[in-house]
Amino acid sequence: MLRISKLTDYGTVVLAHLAASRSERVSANEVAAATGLGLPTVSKLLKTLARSGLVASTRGAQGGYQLARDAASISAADVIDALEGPVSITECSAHDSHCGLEATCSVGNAWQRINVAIRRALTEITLADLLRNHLPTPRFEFAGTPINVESAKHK
Amino acid sequence: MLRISKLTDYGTVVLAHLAASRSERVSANEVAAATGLGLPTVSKLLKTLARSGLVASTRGAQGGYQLARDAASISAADVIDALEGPVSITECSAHDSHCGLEATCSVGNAWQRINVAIRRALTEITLADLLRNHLPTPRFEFAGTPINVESAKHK
DNA sequence: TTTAAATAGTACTAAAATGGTCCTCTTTAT
DNA sequence: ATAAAGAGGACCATTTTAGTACTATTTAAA
Ligand code: FES
Ligand code: FES
Repeated sequence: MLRISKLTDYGTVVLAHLAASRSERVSANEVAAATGLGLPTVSKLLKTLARSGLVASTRGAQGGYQLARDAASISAADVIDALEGPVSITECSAHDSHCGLEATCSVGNAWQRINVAIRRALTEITLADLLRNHLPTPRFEFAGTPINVESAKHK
Repeated sequence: MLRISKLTDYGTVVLAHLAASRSERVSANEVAAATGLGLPTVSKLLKTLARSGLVASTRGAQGGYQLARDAASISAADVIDALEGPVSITECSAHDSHCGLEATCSVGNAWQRINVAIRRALTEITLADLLRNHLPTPRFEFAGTPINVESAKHK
C-alpha cells in the first residue's frame, strides 16, 4: 500500500551516503561505488537532488556533491518532494482536473486530512534519523500487520 | 508524493455511497448511476471489496452489496489494503527480494518507521469520517505547502 | 420451471508511469 | 590544453494501471 518509487528509495540511500561523508565533497562516481548503485542512476538522482536544493554541487574537475544543509534538517518529505514532485495522495490536483461530480462526492475532504497526517509523519523523520539505527534488516510486526520494509534490491 | 491509485480513490467513493445507503442492498448498477463511475469499473471494485470482506454481497436477482460492518469500523487502511494489497512503502518486500547491499544500507529501518506512522494515520480515519465533512472542494494550505486533494476526475 | 437480474471470476488490451541508459554541453582544476 | 567532473535532456524497455469483456453461477420472481 502506498508505495514510494524505487528511485526515491535509492535517492535516500545516496543522501545517506552524503550525510555519512560529512562535508566532504563526493563525486557521483564515488557514491555509485560506495552504494553499489549504477553510476547513471546515481548521477540522475544527484542532479535532481541538486536542482531541488537538497545537495550542493560543484562542477569541473575535483567537483562533486555535498549536502546543502544539515542532515537533521532534511526530512523524508523533502526527499520525496524532490524526487517525486509535490503531487498529493489523490490524482485530481488543484489545477488541471476538475471532477465532474464534486457535488456527489464526499471523499476528497478525508483524503486531504489523510494527506496532512502522512505529511506530518514524513516531516518528522530526518536524514539524521536514517543514519542512526544502522541495524541489519529488522523484520518486525506492528499491530498484527507484518511490516515489510527492510531492504531494496538496488541495481 | 505518495499517490494512491485512482482505483482506490474510486473504491472509496463507492464505499461512501454504500455507507450512505445504510443497510439497504444496492446493486452495482445503482452505485454506478449514483456515483457517475462506469459500471464495469464499479463492478470490478465491488467484487474486490467483497473478496476482502469489506462489503457483503448477495447474488441472484434483487442481489447487491452492502457494507459488511459499520462505517465507523472501516478504516482507510482497510480500503487501501483491500484495493492495492498490503504492499509496503518500499519495494523490497520480505520474501521475494533480498537486497545485495543490506550491509551498506542504513535506510530500511527508517522507512519502516515511516511506514508505521503512515499506517497509523490511515487506521485512524474511517469511512464514517468520510461521510461527515460533505463540504464542497476545500482547497487549503498546510504549513506553507498547498494540499491538492479535493476531487477526482471519475470516469 | 423458466427467465431475467444479479454477482463471481478471470482474461485481455491500451495507455501511462517508471527505471535505466546514453549523449552532448558546460565548467573548472591541473 | 586536457581531463574530470556536473547539467540537462532524449530515449526506450519494462512494468503498472485502468478499463473492458466474457463466461459461469446464483436466485428471486413470473
Ligand atoms: S535499500 Fe536498504 S538494504 Fe537495499
Ligand atoms: S472523487 Fe471526484 S469529487 Fe471526490
